[in-house]
Amino acid sequence: MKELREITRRDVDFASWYTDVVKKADLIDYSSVKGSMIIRPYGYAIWENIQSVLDKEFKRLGHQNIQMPMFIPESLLNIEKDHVNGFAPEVAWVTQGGSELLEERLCVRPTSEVLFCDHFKKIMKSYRDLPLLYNQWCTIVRWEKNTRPFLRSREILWQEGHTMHETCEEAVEETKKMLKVYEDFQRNYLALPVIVGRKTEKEKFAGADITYTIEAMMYDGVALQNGTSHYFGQNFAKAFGIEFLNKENKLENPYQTSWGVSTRMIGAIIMTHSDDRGLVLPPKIAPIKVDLIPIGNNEEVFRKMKEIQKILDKEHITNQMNRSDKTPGFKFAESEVKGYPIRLELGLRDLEAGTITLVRRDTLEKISVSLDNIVENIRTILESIQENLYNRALKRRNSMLYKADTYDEFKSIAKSKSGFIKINWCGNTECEDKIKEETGLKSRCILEEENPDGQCIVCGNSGKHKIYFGRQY
RNA sequence: CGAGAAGUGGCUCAACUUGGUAGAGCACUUGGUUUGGGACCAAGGGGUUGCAGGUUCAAAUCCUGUCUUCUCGACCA
Repeated sequence: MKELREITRRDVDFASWYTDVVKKADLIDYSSVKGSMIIRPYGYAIWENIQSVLDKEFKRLGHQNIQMPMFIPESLLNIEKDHVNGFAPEVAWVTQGGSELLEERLCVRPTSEVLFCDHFKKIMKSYRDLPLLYNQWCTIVRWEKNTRPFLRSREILWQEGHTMHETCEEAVEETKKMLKVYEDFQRNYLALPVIVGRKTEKEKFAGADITYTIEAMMYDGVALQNGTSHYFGQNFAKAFGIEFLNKENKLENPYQTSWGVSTRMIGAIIMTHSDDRGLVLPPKIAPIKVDLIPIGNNEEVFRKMKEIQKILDKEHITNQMNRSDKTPGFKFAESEVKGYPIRLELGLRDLEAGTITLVRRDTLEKISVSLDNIVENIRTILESIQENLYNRALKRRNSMLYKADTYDEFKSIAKSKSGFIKINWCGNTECEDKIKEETGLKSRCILEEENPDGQCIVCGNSGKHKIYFGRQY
């Protein structure tokens, strides 16, 4: 039935459109616990693709995977003051195990800095042990009030890197290096035109000296923080008493970093590329790149389709064949909802002409291509889709980047448009707070590559930074 | 956590106002006919109405609480 597949139009109600796409593409199912979703096989396959690319890159850069416990004793969480203050409001607690009431309650990790610190303290002796480069794939729990599939859940599936270094310079370099890994990945694989910068004092991670962020802009102009990389200096190391013997045989605190991305990126992909017909996936992370649809109940057609499938398999182009007795129209719609980058339709008509009908998901363009150089055609078009998705998103995002020279101008843009607004800012939290209070916009990121060219638009004092403000998910 | 909306087979909804223990379409199963944009015929299977309590001879329906989802705000990756 038509209505079953129907998706709320994106321009009518963006929020409903998003949940419709997520559900109809069969990426998730809700569970019986608020904010705790079931990631269905198709959704998980996207995550696995993301994971495998990043995991290889982490390892190439010398990181090792590790698995830390899920529980943190309260006393351990309390050691670094800023950290615990930042996370306390959203921590989930365990007070009882079986029939045993716990003497000390345990929190379910909201992030694992303190667990790593506790461990680092035990294993670190000398400068020869450094750097320690670890990464963990796991879930964490943060008790959010408002939840939405992928964008904000209480149980978060993610990756967190934790490293310790001999020098400040080396740790800062690591922080920036991993940020770059995220940036490149999001641009090149997820086709997201992201903005990279530094968080303000107010917005940085609890316990960090510097937080770098990847900010993506969704179709509706709202920001999604899509990855962070933190430099901790010696904050945790000092609080936890982590020391190593340096080359001069003196005890010293190491310098620390952490960095993470989550399944939120899947939400970003949807909110950036998908349309009224359903999911649109960048080919590079699409679990199935080619959907094969034989038309008509014809042995000759099936035979040819199987031949094509064999060729694709041999070339490692992931594909599936839909041989059910659904009508072709149904299969086309299904293929579009699922966001398979390319679908191939083969019927008697094509067979006689020695061609195959190729439809690309991003433009829904139908092309008749020769059966002879099918692999080459597919490869070219997959690349073209990947590129088109990025360019399309870039163009749209750029059309929603604004610049305000005065606070009045800022307020007027904030009221009438959605997107990011760039301003000169003095660096004081008071001005940031004022903007937040009066317009609802929060600082996105300080642009380190750009210099201010005027006074702070709020207080009129000399501008210290160029910074973006925007609404966020 | 504050304001609003909604929860009835897998999905979309009806029955609720005026209590009398559930009905349709789609989906699913089997058989057949079909197949170039969301097929058709026939025969089937599946729910005690989110959950808990209350009122009543009787509750999907009335009352209370609670949970979940969605929207908007405050909080946050």
